[in-house]
Amino acid sequence: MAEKKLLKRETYCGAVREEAVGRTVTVYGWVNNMRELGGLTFFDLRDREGLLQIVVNETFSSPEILKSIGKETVLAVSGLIVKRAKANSDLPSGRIELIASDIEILAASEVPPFIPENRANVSEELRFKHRYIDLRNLAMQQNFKLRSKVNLLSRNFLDKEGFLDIETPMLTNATPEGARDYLVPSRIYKGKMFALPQSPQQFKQLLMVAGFERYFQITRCFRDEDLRADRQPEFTQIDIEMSFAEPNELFAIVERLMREIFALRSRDVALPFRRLPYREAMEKYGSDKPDLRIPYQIQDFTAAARSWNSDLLNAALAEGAKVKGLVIPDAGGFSRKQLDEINETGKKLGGKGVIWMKKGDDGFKASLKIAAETIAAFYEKDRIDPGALVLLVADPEARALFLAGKLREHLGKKFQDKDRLEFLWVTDFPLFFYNEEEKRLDSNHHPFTAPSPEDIPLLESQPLAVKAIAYDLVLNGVEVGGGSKRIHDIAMQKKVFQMLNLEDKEIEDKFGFFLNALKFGAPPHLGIALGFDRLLMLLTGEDSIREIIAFPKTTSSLCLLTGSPSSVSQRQLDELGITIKK
RNA sequence: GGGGUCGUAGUUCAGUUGGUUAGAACGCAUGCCUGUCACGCAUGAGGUCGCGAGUUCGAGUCUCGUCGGCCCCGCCA
Repeated sequence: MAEKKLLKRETYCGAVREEAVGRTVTVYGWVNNMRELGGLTFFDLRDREGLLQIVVNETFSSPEILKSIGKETVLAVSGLIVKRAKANSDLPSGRIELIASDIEILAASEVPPFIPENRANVSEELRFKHRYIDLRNLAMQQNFKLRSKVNLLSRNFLDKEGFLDIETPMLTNATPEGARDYLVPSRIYKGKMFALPQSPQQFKQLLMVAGFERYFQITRCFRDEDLRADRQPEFTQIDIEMSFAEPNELFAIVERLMREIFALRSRDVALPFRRLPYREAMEKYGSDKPDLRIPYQIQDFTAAARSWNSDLLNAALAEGAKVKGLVIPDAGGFSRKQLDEINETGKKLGGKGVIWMKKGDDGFKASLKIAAETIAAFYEKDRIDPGALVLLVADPEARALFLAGKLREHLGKKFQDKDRLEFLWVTDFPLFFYNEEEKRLDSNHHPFTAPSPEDIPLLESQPLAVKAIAYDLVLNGVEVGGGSKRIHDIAMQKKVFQMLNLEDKEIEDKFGFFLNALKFGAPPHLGIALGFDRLLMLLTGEDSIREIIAFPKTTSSLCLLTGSPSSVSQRQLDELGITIKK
């Protein structure tokens, strides 16, 4: 093919404004939409900065070229910028247009399966298969421009705060605790495996032992677990660790970082963030990541329920159930169908059922046999607005709080204003929880988390009562970060490993190097990991993390674009000494 | 691992109780059209009803299985 001399690009389509009127410019871009009116043709040329209307009229020398131009054709166009007779207010460049004098086709395009403009009306499946087209959408381009800016801003911010960006290995060891690992077989040592990091946890602690004092990394982490709207098997964290500091200092740094990040979208972030101990979060919201935009909390109606004379409730109470409730403003008018649906939701989550109370046209009533006067008296005494709906669950405390919390979120969706930012530190997590399946203690955060000093005496006697110096950062009901003060004392670290029922040999094998490091002057240190993708999701107002990841996986961990994961050749398997079980 | 929901033209969808030739809109092709910006008008092409089995005289429709998208529970230190 004969190489034609390229027209030289001078500006972005989306950047041309009225100042350019009278000048001849050259732009490159994709054909967004064509409108042919016989002897006169309009099309919008699109590049990453936006659209510019191109006019091809009778002055254009070779109109036959239009025959080969369609949606998504890549063009170089040069011509005179003129003011439009009638402006298009929908377009930032709508007051001007380009009268084409020269058009060069840089790349043809088959008829695309969808057009970028239309992403909202196309299935996610199709968008994934042709992600390169989907990403041409200007809103997507905005998302990734913002992602780039947040990345850079975070680096600059942390640099100014004295943090050093240090890379850590991607090929490391599998860990006995935590999520499933992605394994990478070693060719040289057949049968042995690397694992991709679930987080750089141990390395960043070693960097503290190494004396760097302040470390950060914006890095990929891998966890082989099932997906959600806000979870991908590989995701990016802003990983931070610092020595000789207390949580308050770290909180202040993270809070200022958040303020700067959200300022990129002109959103004010009020400092400092609220703090809520874990126990209180569970009691009031039934969640360790409550969405504070929802204007009601969980209330305890156990005492009140004793006087309601309900056989069903009395039986539950006799077995030690707690009655937890939600008072939902202005929901008294919910239909029977809606209430049934709420009940179904509760049952699907493992509850016995959801009891409701409300004031109908013919007085107070409930889904249980409770006298109208009794309900009226309850509304009166607890100063519940008669227009409010009361929902109740009667279950063992932990389950009741869980159910009430889920119902609170379920019914609170309409309050989830994306323009409101409710940041929250959840603190004082328990150090351990009891793993029913394994019949042993598990770390709540991870095994390197330091216990609260005042609870250390309880380690042996009441391990489940021991609080950790651990904290989560929550924004609008999404966990956007989590961290802790770390154990830097070898005796304590050994103790915690033992309490987790790890065998001495396993401790030595998996964590020997780490315990060794603690022998040689490990400074007190703490850190946090911020979910970069989730932050971007909230910052852009998207409902899924997939909208801010260029090449995401589906909910079943497939990449529809590349078809990964995929089979490998027998030769590759042989080299690794791997046999696939059928 | 479990629950829910969806899968029909390139795309988004409709398709009655199982019944003759599976429709619409957009897109696409061709023609007309000099101020459109969701251009308009006319004509036309375009279907493995996700895949496989079963029930039936007959399946887009019913049953079972399977694959895939999305949401949720478990899981995610």
